[in-house]
Amino acid sequence: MTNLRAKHKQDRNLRIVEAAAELFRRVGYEGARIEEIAGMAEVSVGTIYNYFQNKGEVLVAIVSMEVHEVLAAGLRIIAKPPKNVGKAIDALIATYIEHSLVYLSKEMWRQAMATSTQQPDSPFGKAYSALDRELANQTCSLIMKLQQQGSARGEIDARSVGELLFNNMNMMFIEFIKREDMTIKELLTAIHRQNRTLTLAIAK
Amino acid sequence: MTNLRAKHKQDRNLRIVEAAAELFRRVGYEGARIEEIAGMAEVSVGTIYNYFQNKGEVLVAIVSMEVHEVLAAGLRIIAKPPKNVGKAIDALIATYIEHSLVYLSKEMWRQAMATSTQQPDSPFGKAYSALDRELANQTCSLIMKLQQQGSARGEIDARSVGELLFNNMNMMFIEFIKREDMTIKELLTAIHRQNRTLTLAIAK
DNA sequence: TTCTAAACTTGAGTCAATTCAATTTCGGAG
DNA sequence: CTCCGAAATTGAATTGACTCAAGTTTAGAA
Repeated sequence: MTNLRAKHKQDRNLRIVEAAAELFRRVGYEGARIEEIAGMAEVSVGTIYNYFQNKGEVLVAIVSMEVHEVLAAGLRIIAKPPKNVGKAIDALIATYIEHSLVYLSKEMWRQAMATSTQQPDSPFGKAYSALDRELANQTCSLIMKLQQQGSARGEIDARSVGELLFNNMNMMFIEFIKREDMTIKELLTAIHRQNRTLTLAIAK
Repeated sequence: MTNLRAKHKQDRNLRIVEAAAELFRRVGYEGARIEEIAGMAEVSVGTIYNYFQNKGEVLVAIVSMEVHEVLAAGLRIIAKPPKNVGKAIDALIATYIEHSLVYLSKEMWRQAMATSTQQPDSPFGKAYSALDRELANQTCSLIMKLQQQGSARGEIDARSVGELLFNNMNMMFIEFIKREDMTIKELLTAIHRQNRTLTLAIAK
């Protein structure tokens, strides 16, 4: 039995993340005590701090799993996007946003974003930024794909446009998670309206 | 001597904010102990918590002063914007961003943004959102002004375009404060590039 | 098999934000 | 001028995240 050590490590890591995910969902991020997470994961408090720099990082680890699913869903849209530029962009954005609340509550998103802003250089702060960059890249890829399909003008800079669309969506998503009463539908409608001028300008 | 109570209140509030501002600047947000802020302000720890819900809110109060200055500077640009659409937008954005680091360090911005995301419903969380909205409105106003001046197409939706431009800038600003090595110049160049397709589309 | 050092875990202790019951101060009615 | 209750202040006590010195486990060399 080689690498018993590595196996234990993986086990403990998983147990910590799962315990935290359940507690966060049940009592919220602030309500979850590290000591209780440790108890549920059958690990000591110190061990949690051996795996994660602080409480926020445990949450960002959960976010990271969620975003990976979002990225996978995004890939499927890009593989076969609607011909119409506006519809294609709407489809990608709707996919991102509808997937975003499957595992995470608005409160969890708020905490995760706050942590990644507060500590951009911590391991998970970096991981979070990397995920954001991947999502932005995916948005740029969609624009390029639309250019290849002949539905978007070839002369526009796909990267700039993709970043602009992604940043706007991201900022609107932040507003969305800050407002407990805002619905996904309202969010999507608002973003669609904001994008309209630009999508008309890049459509062929 | 009527309203001695109100006067004391105002005095203490000011002393707390000024003490905090100095300490934050000198030792950073994390390094500033509430007890020391209290000492400098000649107030007890409890009193600080009577005026502010928590440490983060003290910082957001400082940010709020800074943003009010930014808004005033923005007004001056809108009063007499460059004729060229691209130049006008660049000018407004440059004004915002160059003013943003006068009193606040990147670290202070990170903390303030984190707090306002974490606690959107606290008094200062709301104040922060309101300021953001005012800035967005100002950006929309610039677009409308450009339409009136005849430099931007009349048929575009100024509000949508303004929000899109502002949200992109805001998101880029967040990236900027997360990266200690990124310069204002780099930031402005990146935003300019992202805006180009849209500004070309709305220019007459 | 036995031993050693490196890697990992542990939980009592530290530290700093936040709370709250007791105390003080203020406005104005009598 | 005196006194009462509301409003504000106070700082010792509480709370909970985080640390670190001591103890335990594992890989693999002898």
